[in-house]
Amino acid sequence: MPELPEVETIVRGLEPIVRGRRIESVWWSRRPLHLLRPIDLRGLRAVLVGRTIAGVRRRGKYIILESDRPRDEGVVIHLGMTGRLRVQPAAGARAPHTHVVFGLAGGDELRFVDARRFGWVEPGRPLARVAALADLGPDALAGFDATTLAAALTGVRAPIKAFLLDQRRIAGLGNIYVSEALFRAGIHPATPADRVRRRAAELLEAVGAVLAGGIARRGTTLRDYVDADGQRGDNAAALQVYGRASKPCPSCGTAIRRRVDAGRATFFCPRCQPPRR
DNA sequence: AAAACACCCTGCCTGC
DNA sequence: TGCAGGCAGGGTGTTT
Repeated sequence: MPELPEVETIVRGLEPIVRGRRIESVWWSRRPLHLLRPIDLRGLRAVLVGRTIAGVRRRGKYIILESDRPRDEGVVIHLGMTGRLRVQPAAGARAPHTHVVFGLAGGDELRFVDARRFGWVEPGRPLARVAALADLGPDALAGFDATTLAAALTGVRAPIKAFLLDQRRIAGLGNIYVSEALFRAGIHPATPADRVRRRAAELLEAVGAVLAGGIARRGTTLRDYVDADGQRGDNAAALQVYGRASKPCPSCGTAIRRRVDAGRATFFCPRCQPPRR
């Protein structure tokens, strides 16, 4: 579910609530989040219990809770498709599919809820050793300029859509914002990445614009996403092509098309995004 | 090297 | 109203 704008919105909402709070306990469900790889749940206790949250950061689609001592330790969280992260009073009932709970001093709980259990939590001792973070490419929001993006595109024959979704190449974009960025840049999703090299500046502008718009509207809620306060995002109404198959292109009126690449839906305007080989 | 595909889950929507 | 089938924004691992 959550891509960079959703994760950024959650981090901004979470940071003022949990910064400076001491973690007193860590609890996990009997069916924890270990679908993709085993999670070192006991390590979570070691790295957080008795410590204070020094800050909350985002890297790509990952959320990082930083411990106060030592500063380079903490917990890395990925929300998968349906993950939610919220702070709620410990006295209140836990939602179904609550899998990890951090008990905060003062009676609140930071709760990780994830129906599909595609999410992921890992202690970082230190954070630099967490492979998922180490493998990430530059951040989609601030990690590139036109020159470095052009260099990254050079020689890559994979479709530009696959390039933008590959977190090792550029971190933070998911299926929704990739469709939106390619539409804004006027680039057909099947175009080989290398062929977009000379349009790197336009592509970068488009990526930045759709991400900034998503953040300004506090994320895209199609179904599951809510921010740290439990509020839906407003960006769904601003989507130009995603989920709008057969509806008119907002720019030229041509029917938006849906195609499937590598098992994922892509939406584009065949006129504004003509194929190029 | 890279593309295609199956897979990990649950919930919701559609159509019969 | 019930049920089967399709679909979902992510990431990984295997096969071609």
